[in-house]
Amino acid sequence: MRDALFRALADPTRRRILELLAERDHTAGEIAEHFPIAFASVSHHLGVLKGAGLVAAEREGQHIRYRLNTTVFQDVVRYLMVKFAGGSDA
Amino acid sequence: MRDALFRALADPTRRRILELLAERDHTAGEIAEHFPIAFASVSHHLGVLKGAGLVAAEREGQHIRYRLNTTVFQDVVRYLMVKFAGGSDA
DNA sequence: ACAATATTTAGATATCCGTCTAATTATTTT
DNA sequence: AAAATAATTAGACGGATATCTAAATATTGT
Repeated sequence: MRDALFRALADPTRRRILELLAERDHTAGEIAEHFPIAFASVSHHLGVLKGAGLVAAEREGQHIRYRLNTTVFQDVVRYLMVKFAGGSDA
Repeated sequence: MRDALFRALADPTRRRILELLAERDHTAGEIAEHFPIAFASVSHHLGVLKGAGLVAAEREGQHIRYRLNTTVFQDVVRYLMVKFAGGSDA
């Protein structure tokens, strides 16, 4: 569970996707346009991110809209802070 | 740089090593005793963690002592907070 | 119902990565 | 100096993973 999370964060393309989604929601196609790789490859990355719980997808007519799941980020931050920064905050 | 960082965090054995070092400093041998894998494999993991700046090593006679570099964790936390949790704290 | 558009899934391939054993380097002890 | 201990480095191997093209699925428009 935490494993899928950190593995998902390990790829730079996926982190870039997350940064895009942090600005605003995007459809799969919109996201793919930002990268020089094949559409199918981006779709794969989106699947990984979804599997890790970092993003959520919702069909919207012909498109599929992706949005960030900020809750999971808070979990990661909490884990890092508590375990390694020696803090109990956040 | 950030890439090496997240890649280093992606492996569960390495995260466990970091948790050990969060408790207290350890020598390479002490760390290795906690894992069922070969000594050389642990050494490899320590190299990855060091390459990512997450730990620092210092020779101490026959042993090599590893310690956590908490500064880098703060950087990770800050990145995650600022980019994805929408906060400017920490 | 058919064609067009959006996205995912399947299958293949090349590279990366974690692990192993064996060999090497560094330090201490006798 | 040689033997013992601690740790890393080298090289090999298998499994995971990022990418591709092609095919499949879902929705909309004509």
